[in-house]
Amino acid sequence: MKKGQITRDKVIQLSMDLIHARGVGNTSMNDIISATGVKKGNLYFHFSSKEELALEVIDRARRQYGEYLNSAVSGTTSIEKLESLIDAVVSFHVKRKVKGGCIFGNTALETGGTDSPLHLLIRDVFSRWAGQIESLIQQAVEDGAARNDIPPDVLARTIIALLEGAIMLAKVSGRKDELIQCADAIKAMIKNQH
Amino acid sequence: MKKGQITRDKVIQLSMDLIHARGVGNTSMNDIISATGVKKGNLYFHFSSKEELALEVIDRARRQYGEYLNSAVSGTTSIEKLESLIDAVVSFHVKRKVKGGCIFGNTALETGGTDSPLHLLIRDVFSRWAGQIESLIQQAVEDGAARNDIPPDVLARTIIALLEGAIMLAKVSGRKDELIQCADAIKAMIKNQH
DNA sequence: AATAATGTACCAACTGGTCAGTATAAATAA
DNA sequence: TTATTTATACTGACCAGTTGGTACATTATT
Repeated sequence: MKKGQITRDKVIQLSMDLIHARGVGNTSMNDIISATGVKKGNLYFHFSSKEELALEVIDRARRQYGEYLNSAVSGTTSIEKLESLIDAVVSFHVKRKVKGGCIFGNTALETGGTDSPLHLLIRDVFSRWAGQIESLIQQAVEDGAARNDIPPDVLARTIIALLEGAIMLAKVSGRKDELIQCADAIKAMIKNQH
Repeated sequence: MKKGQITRDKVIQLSMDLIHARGVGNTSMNDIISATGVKKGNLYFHFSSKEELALEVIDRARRQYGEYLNSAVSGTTSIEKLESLIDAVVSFHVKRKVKGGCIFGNTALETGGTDSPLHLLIRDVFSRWAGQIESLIQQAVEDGAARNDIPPDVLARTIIALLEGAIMLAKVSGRKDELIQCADAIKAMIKNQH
């Protein structure tokens, strides 16, 4: 790996931690310079603007998070896969002691109603995620394991909304069990109880 | 009402709109000066710091939101009250075209894991809200109308998490029906289906 | 030698906040 | 009824520090 690539890499990875913990707006370029040791001129050699850096950070976070979730999904039945996916999300945030919350949810609220590239990227993250969960639910409904009184796409977004909201509540209170309990609740609620 | 009180009032109310739409961190004192016409010196005559102003804004938002919800709750049975409460939250955000999201949720993520007065206030908002919903659920469980396989306090937080998450998703996509659908889903899920 | 990478110094615009001074209006004294 | 004090309300210039970003010289790598 070339020297420049190593620098780029380091900047993106360390910036991810900062942005995850404090948000894009509250992370200054000087913060990133302090954290990485990469000087300002060099930073702007590798990234043309703060926005471009943020974009690359979120993009890498998406890739890493996606790979993590894919590797964490286990089980044979669709409902097992669904539950292991939920568990993977929970344990990801529990491991981080619930600090920082969800980097995508944070950025979503930060970029708000704007039509910035960053917001479009975030929108894409959530819509892809919803699609993946929806197809899992569809299978679970066919298996008779998931409730069928709610359309799969709505149920998928409901699960995501619940997880994002629970991550937020746990961050606010500092209590990881609030996330765990909410996750258990949604697992119980999506099941078909004949 | 005295002249100074009118100014104070105007500043708080207009700042609430700005903070709701863009967050505390992305709203500068100069933004508030532009929006209100109140000059900088005068602004700092009425509010000792930006934090104090933000604190008063969130406090008023809490009061106004609380009064709105209280007046919106209707119905005789506890489950009817619970559903009308959820509907009130939904219609509040639908009326605002889902822009801005929830001012409390936004500020919650912004103030993050800090122990700033603002964060403590936000924590209080959510814990009060959870308490109110919990007692409604408790009654609904006694009436046999709500599911009893999930503890009332957990179910209460689950509802709040779902609503906050759904508000966020709707804000991200710009589609109010995503909020409406998620709200309908949670209404169906909390019911006892014998 | 040429290109890729890095370091240093700098900039204008903006941040939250302060300050000395000025109106305005209400209470008090003549 | 005036004149005088006093508290409230307001103004605009200014502060130090930070923001994202640029210009340009220097050093490694190929």
